[in-house]
Amino acid sequence: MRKPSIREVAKLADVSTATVSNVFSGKKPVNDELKDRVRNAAAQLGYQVDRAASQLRSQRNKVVTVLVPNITDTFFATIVSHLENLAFEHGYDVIVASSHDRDDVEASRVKALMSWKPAGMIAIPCSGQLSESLLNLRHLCPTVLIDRVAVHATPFDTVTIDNRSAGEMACQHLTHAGHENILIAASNLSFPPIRERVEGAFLAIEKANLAKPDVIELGSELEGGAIKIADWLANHPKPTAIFALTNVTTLSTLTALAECNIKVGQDISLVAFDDYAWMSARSTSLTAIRQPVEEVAASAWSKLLERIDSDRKNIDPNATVLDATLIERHSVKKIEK
Amino acid sequence: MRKPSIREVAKLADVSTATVSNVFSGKKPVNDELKDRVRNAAAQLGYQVDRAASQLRSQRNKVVTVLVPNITDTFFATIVSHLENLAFEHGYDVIVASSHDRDDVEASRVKALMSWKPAGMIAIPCSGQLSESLLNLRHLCPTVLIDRVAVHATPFDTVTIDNRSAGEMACQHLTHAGHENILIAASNLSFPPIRERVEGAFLAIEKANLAKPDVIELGSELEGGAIKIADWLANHPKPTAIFALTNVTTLSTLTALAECNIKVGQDISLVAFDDYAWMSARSTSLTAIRQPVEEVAASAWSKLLERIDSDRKNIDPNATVLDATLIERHSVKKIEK
DNA sequence: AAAGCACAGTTAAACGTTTTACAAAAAGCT
DNA sequence: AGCTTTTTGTAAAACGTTTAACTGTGCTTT
Repeated sequence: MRKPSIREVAKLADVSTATVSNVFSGKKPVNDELKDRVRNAAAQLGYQVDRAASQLRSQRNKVVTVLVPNITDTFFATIVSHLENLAFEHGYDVIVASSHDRDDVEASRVKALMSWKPAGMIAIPCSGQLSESLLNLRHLCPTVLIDRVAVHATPFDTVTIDNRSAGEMACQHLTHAGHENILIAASNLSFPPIRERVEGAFLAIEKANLAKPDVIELGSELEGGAIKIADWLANHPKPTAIFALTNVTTLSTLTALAECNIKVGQDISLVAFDDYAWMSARSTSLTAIRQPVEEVAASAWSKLLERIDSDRKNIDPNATVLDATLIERHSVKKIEK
Repeated sequence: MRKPSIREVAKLADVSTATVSNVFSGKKPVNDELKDRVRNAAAQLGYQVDRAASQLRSQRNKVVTVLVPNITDTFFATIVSHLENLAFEHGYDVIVASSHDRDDVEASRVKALMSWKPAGMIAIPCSGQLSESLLNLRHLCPTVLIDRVAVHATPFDTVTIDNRSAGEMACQHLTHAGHENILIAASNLSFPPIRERVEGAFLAIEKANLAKPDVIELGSELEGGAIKIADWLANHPKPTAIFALTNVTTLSTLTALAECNIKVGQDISLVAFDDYAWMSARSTSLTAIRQPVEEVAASAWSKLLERIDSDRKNIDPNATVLDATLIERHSVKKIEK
């Protein structure tokens, strides 16, 4: 049982196919009575515009593609979810792909996404320095980059948070509470946001006239990270506080601390990154840096729409930087001198 | 700068467009030398098959749509991630949408997804009884339902876990540890899996010759659930154990317990549902029921592929039921008589 | 009242593929 | 060699839209 085409709707409503098309696209005005006739006919037949045909003819596609490192990470999933809503409100559909933090997969996914000929693309690069395939996009489709971007080095619009300030704020919170021996748990120093958070942290520590803290790189995998930090803890004097730079490193850290039977908020202080439900559903809830995820998504979306709708495509790339906030809870203990 | 079409490739390789098409689709054999000529020409021009045109003509679409209640829930995100990989391996692309647990959104998303004319669809319904729009799919495209399904009442292929056994296993674990006063924290009893888990729990308790336990319904919202359970705890004698039926109810429960300063694993025992990283990244890690997420995705995918490829579309709907496992950790305390 | 002009609708030509029907050449059989 | 069959390629007709170009019709404007 084939789907009805525009022709059958036209015949039933006794108008031309062009009129039916206009009723649905709104490209040209149509008399109200005719409009009704067309709508009724369409409803009666269960007609839906065929995307493929429409796209083929018009060379336009109300689709935006989104590329994230890993949809399994709640941070990215939340962004995707917001983008999905925004897109839907504006009549766009979204196609998502994950690069799984691998350059080769990223390249292949970018290719697959581009085969949809999307109106635009929002991407979170998997590595700090943009891969060839991402750089190419600059010629192919309006693109906005989020999060893992070195803001000044890219030819794209970007939306990031002020990671340096975030890092500084977190560490300042710790130094003000009297902590002098802080461990920084990073995921991957090759990611620009991570590097910036570290820089911010160093800044705060410098301001407090303390020695440069240790930084350990835990990677993006939870289990591996937990092993690394447990290992580190076993071979170094215990710091009084840890600053975890991502939600995954936070989990790795907590796992390791639990194993070593070190109590958060008592034996050791902790500032986490990202703010998730599980961070507060604990006997000692976690003080954390909250990223304005919704604003990031909203800003990326509006930038992209602007690029898509603007005729002056070659306007200079524009960077938006949003502020993170510190949510104070109970995982940071004041140290009396 | 327009993209090159098949015609230009054909001209450059000095063959017909049909041959170019055959080279890329593999539908008909092509002489090796010609194949090379075509490939080279295509590479030289940067040619890529146009999806829209291809789909329009062939009426086939290597696309599978996935509908989940909420991509933000790691459980669903994980399923999506696995499906994405499987699809990609088989040359399919995936389009994801979230229903946000609302029937009206579900209907609109189903419609949007169907407008892609996908080869198949994998859906996690948002409510226990299938909405009209989902039921309609039975006539429109091969569909596999996951998770929130009453297995015997649907005209679709399904993949679920044995929720009854899971519930029984969890509660048996508690009764065997000597617990006699168990509280069951459900999300929404109208969801079939939740109801089945409760039934299973009752069964275990019956076998242990205990009185029927209390069941409270916390809803799908974390904060509201936390208030409800805190309220309940304030007005009832404290149970010795809680069985939380979803990851969200687990979070609500933990939040309430933290507020009331009741220590998990010490003052009260807890069995959680779903197995997430944050459940083990605690000083007293949570004993939990683990759903075989990857197997669920794999099974759903293979069922769908079978439907898509099979000519006998009207074969009876087929239900797969997988087993959950109990991961024993440290949140359940033995009670000495 | 003629000329000009919006306005609303129609006709028919694209858009870039796949595929059917056909042709020519090669191969297999008596 | 003459016949059928198989193989490999081509020409041209779809697929279901959108849209450029066109046709009336009624309304200003002079």
